[in-house]
Amino acid sequence: MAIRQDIHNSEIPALCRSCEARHRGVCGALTPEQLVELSRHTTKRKVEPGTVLVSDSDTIDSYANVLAGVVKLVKTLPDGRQQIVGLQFAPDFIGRPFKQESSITAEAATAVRVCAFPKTSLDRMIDQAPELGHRLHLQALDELDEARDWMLTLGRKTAAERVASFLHLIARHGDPEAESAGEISFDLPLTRADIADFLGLTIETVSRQLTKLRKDGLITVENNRHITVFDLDRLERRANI
Amino acid sequence: MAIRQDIHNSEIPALCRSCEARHRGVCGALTPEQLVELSRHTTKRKVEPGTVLVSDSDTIDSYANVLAGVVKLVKTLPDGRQQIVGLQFAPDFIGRPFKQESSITAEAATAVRVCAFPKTSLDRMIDQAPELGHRLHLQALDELDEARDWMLTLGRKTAAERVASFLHLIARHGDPEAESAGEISFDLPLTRADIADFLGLTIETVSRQLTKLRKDGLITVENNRHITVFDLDRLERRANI
DNA sequence: GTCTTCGCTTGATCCAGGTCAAGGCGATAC
DNA sequence: GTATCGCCTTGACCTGGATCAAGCGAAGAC
Repeated sequence: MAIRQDIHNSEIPALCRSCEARHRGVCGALTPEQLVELSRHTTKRKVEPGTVLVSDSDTIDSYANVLAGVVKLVKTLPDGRQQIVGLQFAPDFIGRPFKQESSITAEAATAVRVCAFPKTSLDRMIDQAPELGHRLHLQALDELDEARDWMLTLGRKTAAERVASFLHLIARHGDPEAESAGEISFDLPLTRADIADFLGLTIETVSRQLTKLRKDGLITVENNRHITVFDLDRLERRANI
Repeated sequence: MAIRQDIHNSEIPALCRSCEARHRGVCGALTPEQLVELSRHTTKRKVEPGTVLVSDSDTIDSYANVLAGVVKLVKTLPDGRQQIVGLQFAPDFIGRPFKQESSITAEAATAVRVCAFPKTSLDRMIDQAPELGHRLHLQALDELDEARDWMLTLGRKTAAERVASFLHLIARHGDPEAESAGEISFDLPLTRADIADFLGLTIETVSRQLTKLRKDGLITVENNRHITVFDLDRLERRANI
């Protein structure tokens, strides 16, 4: 009991409180007792960009929560062509409940902190805590909406619209460093190659479209990573949102 | 009680048994009592192709199950460009739980029979029947997988691969009329314009690719609608599945 | 019968974005 | 210092699929 109390008051709840603060975390749906139970099997990891968290060839035996950084969900054709089918920001949940395998690879796009736990523990808890299942259901529905939004982008938008849509997405989901009166700054969490794979374009086209936005005075780019958008409304109009 | 029994034994259960038979139906997750309760508010409709079942501009106040036919989920840009982001076959569930509005229009692609019921009734039942919530969760996850598969198609496949992927999809999900030793026949549930909107192409390109498959001896087309695929494996190879 | 409409195909031409190639620039290695 | 590497940009050229245009055939309308 002393030990449980110890765990409860020290490491895990702090970690999980950060999930709870936002909408998509798993931990917020659990009772303190369940948190302690889960904490026994929880590992908090910090990984480098490029680290594969879940491979499409493996069977899935663990779930994770993103605590910081960005994770990309990638699908690959036999000949190597790739498509990023989703970006997971903190505190998103990573995993495919109710299935042993997934055809998706989850890979750290930036430096990432994750909180991982075995599939079996959480699957057991879903039965015990309806609120938890409900939260996962809500995230699945949110992700479905996002995926379908992006299908419209991939199927029908021009390169210029896609790049503007991407910047708009990051401006909304990433951590803004500065924001005032429609002006907003942020760091791109993806390389040009990743952006291309997300937008169904080539790196050259992405680069050219960013240059165009720069020359048209909508954005500035520093060190290839740091973006300032001067007028979000104008960007939205370019994105055709 | 006599009336309830009456309803229970006549119209509704027969209707719902057809849902129950497959995996995605809502009704199979309900107790007989709940079925009767739901049946009070249920309307079974038969609609023409082109009928809008859910409009993206309205607030959603009803759910539906597809009993027969195909429903297309469409997203539209302000300038009229369209993308079909999903196809619903019997006994799929149509609706967006836990949200008042959706940015998607659901429209009958073929003649369709649906079983519609008010959102409020079902939302109440989700709380009472965990099995029902679970089923809806499973369908959401399935649809998410499908949407992400299609994102790969839209972002990275060529026109030839897209058309082959589409035929492969219909061969799997549609009702096959004949099937033996890799040969399979079916009716296309979509017009060329719909196929184009599903694949992110133009009708001309779809037409040309179908002609190419025909000339290459992989398929025959009768009356623009009826397709016979001679060798599903060869089609899969063209689709790069 | 003719006329119109709708869904589809086919051909000719165009262009957005892909491909190929060269070079810039900052970071790390030696 | 210089060399190498990774990431990005820019230019020149090419091509897959879009666009424009014509026509076909089946299904009503009259």
